[in-house]
Amino acid sequence: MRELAGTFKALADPTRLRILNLLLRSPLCVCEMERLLDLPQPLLSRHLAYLRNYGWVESQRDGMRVNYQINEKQRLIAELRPFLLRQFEGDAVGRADLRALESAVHRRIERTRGHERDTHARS
Amino acid sequence: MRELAGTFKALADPTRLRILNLLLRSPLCVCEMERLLDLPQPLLSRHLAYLRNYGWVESQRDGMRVNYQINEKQRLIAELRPFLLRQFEGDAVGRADLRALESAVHRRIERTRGHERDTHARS
DNA sequence: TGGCCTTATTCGTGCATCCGTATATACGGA
DNA sequence: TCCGTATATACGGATGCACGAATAAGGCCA
Repeated sequence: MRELAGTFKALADPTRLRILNLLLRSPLCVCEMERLLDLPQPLLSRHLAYLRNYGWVESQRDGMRVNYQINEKQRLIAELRPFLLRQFEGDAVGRADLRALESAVHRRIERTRGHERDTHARS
Repeated sequence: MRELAGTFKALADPTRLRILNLLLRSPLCVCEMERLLDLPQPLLSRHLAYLRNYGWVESQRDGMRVNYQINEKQRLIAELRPFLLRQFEGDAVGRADLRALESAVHRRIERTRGHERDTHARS
């Protein structure tokens, strides 16, 4: 019971739900979430640490950045995923965050393409 | 998001989860839960008030007692119900509470039968 | 009305959480 | 090594929650 309650506690905060909404679609680093959600960086780092302690997300350093992603190994998360996706789709803030995420991903793809062109030109 | 977070907050406590585990099987009054869960009555009344405020349960007075039941009208509850039942079945405390509930329900049925016999005898 | 059973509420305390602000740490490049 | 970017952590205040203990309130019956 204690473990189950802990899992729900991790979900009992609007900021953490907004973070999870994004991460359920795409891994992200902190500075990307900072721009997408328009929230101060220490706030995000703290909530991400909270989510990591409760097993909801994993982090992996990549140079200066730290990428966060959903912890797919957690049983409870897998079971709740469809429910959460439904709820987020039914929420105005959730939908707005996802629109911001989509355009950011587009920009990232564009940048990557440009980068590849440059790389190929250089090589 | 705020509403969804509130729903999870109502679930973020072991005592409330134990209460819901029982109520998902059978409506109960406070004094029955008191015996089944072996918890002090004011503690239960407070958690039940919390659950009622968040829309998880309804209460109905019946003489001296107050019966509580799951609020079936809540959309989120209906969607989470199968998930919760699964989790409770996988929890040792949850299973023990259900065993206590079963024998209590049996006792209640026995009592009712006896009562009916008495009533018929009297009439 | 008085006593009893059942339920709700209040009070005080300790603890967890949330946040802004400031500071520390980690990393890459000049 | 010094600087800038990215991330994490520490500090302090405000708030909320969980709990035990005590008390209040609601309802039945004699």
